[in-house]
Amino acid sequence: MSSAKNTIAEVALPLPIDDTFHYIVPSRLAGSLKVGSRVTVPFQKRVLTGYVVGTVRNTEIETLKEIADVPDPLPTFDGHMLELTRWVGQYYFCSWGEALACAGPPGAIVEGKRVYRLRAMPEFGAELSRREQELIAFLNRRGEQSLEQLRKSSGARGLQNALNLLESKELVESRYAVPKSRVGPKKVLFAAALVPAQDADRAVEELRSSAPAQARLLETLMMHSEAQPAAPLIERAGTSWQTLRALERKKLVLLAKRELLRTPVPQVDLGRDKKVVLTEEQQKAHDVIAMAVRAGRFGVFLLKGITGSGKTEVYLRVIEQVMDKGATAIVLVPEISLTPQTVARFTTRFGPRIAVLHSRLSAGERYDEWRRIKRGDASIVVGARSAVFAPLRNLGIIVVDEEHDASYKQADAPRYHARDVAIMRAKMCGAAVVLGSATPSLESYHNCEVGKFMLLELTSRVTGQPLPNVTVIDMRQQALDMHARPVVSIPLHDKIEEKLEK
DNA sequence: AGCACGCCGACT
DNA sequence: GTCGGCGTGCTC
Repeated sequence: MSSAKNTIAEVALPLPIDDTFHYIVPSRLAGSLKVGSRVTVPFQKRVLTGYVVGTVRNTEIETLKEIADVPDPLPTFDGHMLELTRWVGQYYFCSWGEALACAGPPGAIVEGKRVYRLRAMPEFGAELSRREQELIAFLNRRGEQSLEQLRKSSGARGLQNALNLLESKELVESRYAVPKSRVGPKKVLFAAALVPAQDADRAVEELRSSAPAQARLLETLMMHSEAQPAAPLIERAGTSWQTLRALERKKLVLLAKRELLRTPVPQVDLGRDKKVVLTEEQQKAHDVIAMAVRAGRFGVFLLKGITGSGKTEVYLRVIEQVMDKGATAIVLVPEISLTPQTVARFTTRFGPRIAVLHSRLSAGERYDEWRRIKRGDASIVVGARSAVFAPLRNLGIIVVDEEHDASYKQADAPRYHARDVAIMRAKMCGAAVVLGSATPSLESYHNCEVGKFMLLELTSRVTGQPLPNVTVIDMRQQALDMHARPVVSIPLHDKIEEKLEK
C-alpha cells in the first residue's frame, strides 16, 4: 500500500495464539499511536481489538495489513503493565493479548466484521452462476451486508467462494466495519447559573410573579456553587426542560454537555474515624512493613492473625505511610467480603481518593472507576481479583486480605492467581506486599519458612476478649462409640442441643 | 478462537 | 457423485 517507510507495530490480540502480529501504521494514525495503545485491526474476515506492545524495523511477513484505528487519545498501558501482562501470559499459558484484554478497561475489546456491497452491475451477457446472480440481486436490494446476513438469505455453502469470485470480477467490494466501544463516558447536560451569587435573590424575585417555575428552578440551581446535572435539578424543582431552556434564553443559565462520572456512592457511614492506639504486636508489624515501604523496597509480609486481631488497622496505618510518600496502594479483598462495610472502613479514613472495583458494578461504573484511577484521581484501589491490574502509577503497596481465599484464582482465560500476580507486580516496581490471613495457605507459610516472605504474627485480640474454647475430638473413637460413621460428634451434638434449649 | 482445506465414510 | 464428520494448519 503505502510505499513510504511506515512504522510497523507489534500487536497482541486476545486470541489463544502464542504470538504477536505485525501491522503497518498508516501515517494518518502515526501521531496518536504509542506503545500500549489500543488498536483495531483487520484479522482474517474480522476486525479485532488489540494492544500495541512494540514497534519493529522490519518483518518477515510479506502481506502486512494496516491498523484500522487508534480509538483512544492516550495509551492504555505503560511499560510496567506491559511487562506484567507478558509475564502473566507466559506463566499461566495464555497469550499476551489475552492477559492484556483481562487487565484493560471493561468494554475495550470489541469485534467487528467484514461487510460486502455491490460495486457495479454486471454487463449484459456476463457469465455468472445462479449463485452470483442471486448475491448481486440481494446486495442491490439491501445494500451493505455482513457474511451472516448473506448466509441467512442465500445459505452458507460456497458463499465465501462466490463472494471472492465476485470481488475478483470487481462487481463486489468489501470493507472492514470497525466497531465502536461498548462502554464509553456518560455525557449529560449540565446547568450552571450565570448570575453572580449576590444578585441571585433579586433575579429569583424578579421571575417570581411572571414565571414562577423558572424562579423555582433558578433557586434550586443557586443552592449549588458548581454546575449541576440538569435532569435531577428539574425534577427537584418540579419543572420541565422548557423552563430550563427559557432560563438559558434569558442568559441566566448556561447549558453544556459534560462527562458525568458513574461513581458508586458509599451507602454506609461509619461516622467519624476513630484512631485507636495500636497494640504492641500491631505496632511491631506496622513498623517492619513501614520500613520497607519507606525504602521503596520489594518485600512480602505474611500478617498472620485471627479474626479480631486488628489486621485491617495495620493495613490502614501502612497505607497512610504510602500516601505520605505520594505513592499508591491496592487492597485486594475476596469478592464475598467486598461489602459496603469493608469499603466504608477505607473511605472513612481516606475519603474520595478511594476507587472500588468489583464485578457487581455495572460496566459503565467499572469503566469510569478505571479511568479515574488511570487519570490519577484515585490513589487507593479496593477491589476483588482483577483489581490487581488497576492502572495505578508509583505503586507503594499491595495488600491481599484473606490471602488463602480461593476466589483469587480465575477459572478461565488467564487462569491467574491474584496473590501471585500481586507479588510479581510488586517485585517489578519495588513495592511491598502484605498478605493477611488467620489461616494462611500452605504455600505462603512455606515461603516464610524458606525465608522468601517475612512472618508477622498477631496473637491476641485487640479487644482483649478471650478466645473461644476449642476441643479436638477423635472421630475414629466416635465411630466406635456410636457404631456408625457420624458427621456430628456426641459432644458437638450435645452443645448444639444445649444452645437451642437456651 | 474461527475457518478453510482435505480426507474418509454414508447417503441421494 | 455429493454431503458432512473432524483432524490439521494458519491467521500479520
